[in-house]
Amino acid sequence: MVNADKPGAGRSGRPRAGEERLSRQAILEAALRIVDDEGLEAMTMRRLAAALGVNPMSLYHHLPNKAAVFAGLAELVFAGMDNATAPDDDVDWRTELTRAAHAYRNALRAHPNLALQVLADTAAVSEVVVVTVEPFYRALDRAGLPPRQIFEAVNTLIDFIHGFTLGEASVRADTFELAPDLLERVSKLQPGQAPTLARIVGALGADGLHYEFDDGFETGLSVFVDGIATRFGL
Amino acid sequence: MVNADKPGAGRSGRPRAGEERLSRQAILEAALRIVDDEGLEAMTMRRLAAALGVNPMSLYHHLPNKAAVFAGLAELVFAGMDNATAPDDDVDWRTELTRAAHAYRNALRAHPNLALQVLADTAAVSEVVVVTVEPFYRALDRAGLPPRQIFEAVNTLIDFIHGFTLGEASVRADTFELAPDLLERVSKLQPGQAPTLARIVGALGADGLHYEFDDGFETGLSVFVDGIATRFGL
DNA sequence: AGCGAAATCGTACAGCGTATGGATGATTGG
DNA sequence: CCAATCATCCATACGCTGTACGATTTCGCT
Repeated sequence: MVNADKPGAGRSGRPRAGEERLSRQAILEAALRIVDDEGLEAMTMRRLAAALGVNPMSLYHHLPNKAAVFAGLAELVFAGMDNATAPDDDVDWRTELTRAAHAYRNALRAHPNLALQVLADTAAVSEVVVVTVEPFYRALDRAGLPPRQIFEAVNTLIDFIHGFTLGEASVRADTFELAPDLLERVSKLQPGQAPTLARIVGALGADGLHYEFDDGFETGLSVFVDGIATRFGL
Repeated sequence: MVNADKPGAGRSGRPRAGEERLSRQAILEAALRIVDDEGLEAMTMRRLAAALGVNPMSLYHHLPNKAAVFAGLAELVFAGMDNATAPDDDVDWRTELTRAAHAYRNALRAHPNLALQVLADTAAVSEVVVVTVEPFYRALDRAGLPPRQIFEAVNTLIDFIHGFTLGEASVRADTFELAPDLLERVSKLQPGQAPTLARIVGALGADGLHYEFDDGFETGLSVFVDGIATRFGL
């Protein structure tokens, strides 16, 4: 089998200089596109290779296995975080902490199909993540908290953000009607089973049953910020 | 091929009365055992069938597909929650809320290999989960919070527990040495990249770098409770 | 006795991740 | 300038997965 020399065509062997079709970066970008457009399950090595016009096995020269692809995507997600806001010594720590929390959440939301995977991997992920928490540390340091308490407070806040994002990602909408979901389930219970819940949900039914994730995040965030202030005497 | 009539043997066709080897319940219990003993990835339909001494396809008469198996397992996890503590009108809301939070966390921790899967599914899960949150509602109702705020507070707390459990489950240990993990990563950064973080982690290094998940949970929970109290004037 | 439904099994298919090895051009050392 | 090595890509193939389809056996009912 010899040369059929269309310049970029599917020839075997090492490509000519300047014709490389693959690179870690290019692969990860294609993978991200697939995940965003078609979901996590669509991201197979074969599908990814096809998107790049390449044989599946070629991918393994740039990434050791599929898990590494997802790890790379997790990095992309955190790298896409908006840390552009110049550290500003004039704003108070609450504002700064709130801003950091929003930036973190937004990074995770930018690729909803990926959020779950990223969260599952987070503990195992690279240096990018570490940099990511700097603003949280900065805000609480400027508030005057001692190191150990900063550490604990940041962990707590980030755990909340993770959990919130998890719920948000598995519902997949900005908004969420409680009526069909929660209310219907509650009404299916035997009467004595969850009386408080039933009563509270009933009372909620009187107002709106509408739930907005943005509002929920704001509320949760405020609770934790207030908690940090109270508990650590700020 | 005709009868080789060992009573429970691998004969084809419908089993004789009282010889049924399968049931939704039995399948789920076997699946849970596999997940606990060998991990999530080991739980394949073939492996599950083998554990029950049955042909893989037989499972599909009791459960529509593999996802349904995991959904069933999620129910088992929540059903295993310790709600035995009789509602006690004498303890204050903080105590009751704390107890509920621990019970919830413990249910998730009882099957660590499953935690991640359960968290991912939570939104889609059945009535069992709804009952599960009753103690949270009860505690905050007794604290005198209005419905809407109870709703938001419970969501926030549960999000925190989910996020915390997620981190805990992906580390897989009661304890967690920050030195090799966090410290090493921080030390790999370019000097200017995360100065506060570097300084705080350095200061932490002076004391112990030990992190205990139980303590972390306690702290986070306290922060939340203080936040509720402050924010809603309890 | 006969019949439909229920429970099980056997076979088979498409798709997955990836191990292995071969082709080809780039790069480098003599 | 040539030989050797290396980087990059491709073809084939293996063992595994979830599950569709259809046959087989027995139950429960009429």
